[in-house]
Amino acid sequence: MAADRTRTAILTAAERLYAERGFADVTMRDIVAAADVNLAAVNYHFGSKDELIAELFVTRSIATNRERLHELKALEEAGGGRATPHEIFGALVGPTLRGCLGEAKQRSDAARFMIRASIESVPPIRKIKNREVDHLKRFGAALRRALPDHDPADIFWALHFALAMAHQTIRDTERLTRMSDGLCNLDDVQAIIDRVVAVAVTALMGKPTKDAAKPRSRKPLAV
Amino acid sequence: MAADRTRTAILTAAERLYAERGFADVTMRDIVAAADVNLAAVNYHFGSKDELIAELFVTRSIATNRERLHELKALEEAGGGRATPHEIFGALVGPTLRGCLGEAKQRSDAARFMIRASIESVPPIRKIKNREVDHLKRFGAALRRALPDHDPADIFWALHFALAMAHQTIRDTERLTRMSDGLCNLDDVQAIIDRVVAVAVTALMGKPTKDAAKPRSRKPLAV
DNA sequence: GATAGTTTCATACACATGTTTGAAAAGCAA
DNA sequence: TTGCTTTTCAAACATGTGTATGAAACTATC
Repeated sequence: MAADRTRTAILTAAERLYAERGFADVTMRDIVAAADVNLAAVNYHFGSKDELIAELFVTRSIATNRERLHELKALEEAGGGRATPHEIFGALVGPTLRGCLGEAKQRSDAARFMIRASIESVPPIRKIKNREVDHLKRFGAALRRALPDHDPADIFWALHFALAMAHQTIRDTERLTRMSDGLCNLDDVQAIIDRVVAVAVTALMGKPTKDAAKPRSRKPLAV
Repeated sequence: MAADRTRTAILTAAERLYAERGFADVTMRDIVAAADVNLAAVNYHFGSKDELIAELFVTRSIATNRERLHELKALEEAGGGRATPHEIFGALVGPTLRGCLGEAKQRSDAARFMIRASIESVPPIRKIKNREVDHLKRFGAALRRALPDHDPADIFWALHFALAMAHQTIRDTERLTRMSDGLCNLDDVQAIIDRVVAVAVTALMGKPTKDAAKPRSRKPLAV
């Protein structure tokens, strides 16, 4: 039926616009114009703007999680039930980084939409987001299997930092480029993934060289 | 004159509200109610809402940068013109982390406002932000003095990652707490600063242990 | 091809937001 | 005080937004 075409057109257009311009700057009139459907169609098919956003988010959230877990699982099976930390972090940040920074044919509105969703904390999404925590716990569990002797807190901090680095790299490519006067190459996505993963792994495995890393004094300056 | 009192009341109230609830959720009516002034006062004293935000941001931006540079300078002088990487990263992320996560008496609306400003990219701020890049370059320069043999690109990546970790820790304390079932302690700010700094330094100095960090295969899975 | 259910459409509604207005009040110099 | 400027105030205005309405067009089943 033609109704599905309208529904799909709305979803596609909304996802693209939200990915490009963020939630705050996109109105329903923008969406229906891009989808070439009538204004009332959104409320007819989704009930409200918030429900449209929620549906987009839920769908993509499930897909992203599945993608990451699928990659993790495959790696664990290939490794006899255990993946290396490097692989685990790679499965966590790889899909999103590729989806946001990869070459045009890899890049997806879906990945960029999810980044927007995690940046701009809009009400309908905030309520759903709790699910993500359970998902991350799976990666925490994988790492604990890989590193049974490590302090669990360190593992979670490393996970947290890995996501932070990936996330920020996506959000603010421009600042990094300008800060480094173009020295930091953002075109080679796999290199970025490797770098993020390497830091996360190092944070967990390695210790800083004693002389260079030890501060002369730990007391913060008065300010 | 009493006009200054009104102006100040608006600035104070606006900063606090924006820090607490973000730009999107705070209206001019919220601000004037909190400041206990008339609605028209904002336009009278600042011209427009955007100009109010811009003034807040410019003021705080200068103050934050001065604070960080002051700390960096003091450390460089104490070290005979050169600070250690640990100290440099500490000067970069310390003030903000303390201002956002420290105990109540340390915590400042200013720091939290600045975090909001860097999260929610609202038009009046976007235009001003370029300045921050120059500021970060100073830290890049300090690190290059401290590590003259390092690849500059690595230095900028480390700076980028340090900010990312600090930033994300402030933004999303809740997820980390829940993900780790409370294992990650967010009350000890100095410990957090040390951890972020340690990872940044390690990323720059140390190399991961060969066996644990090397992936079995670098090729990403098909998805 | 008639009919009932579904979908589309133009339009209007209700509401919140930033801004403006013009008069009243306050402050201040002579 | 007088006269002028600065500041405050209540109210209105203009606009953009999500949503609702009721009629028209369409689709499918008999």
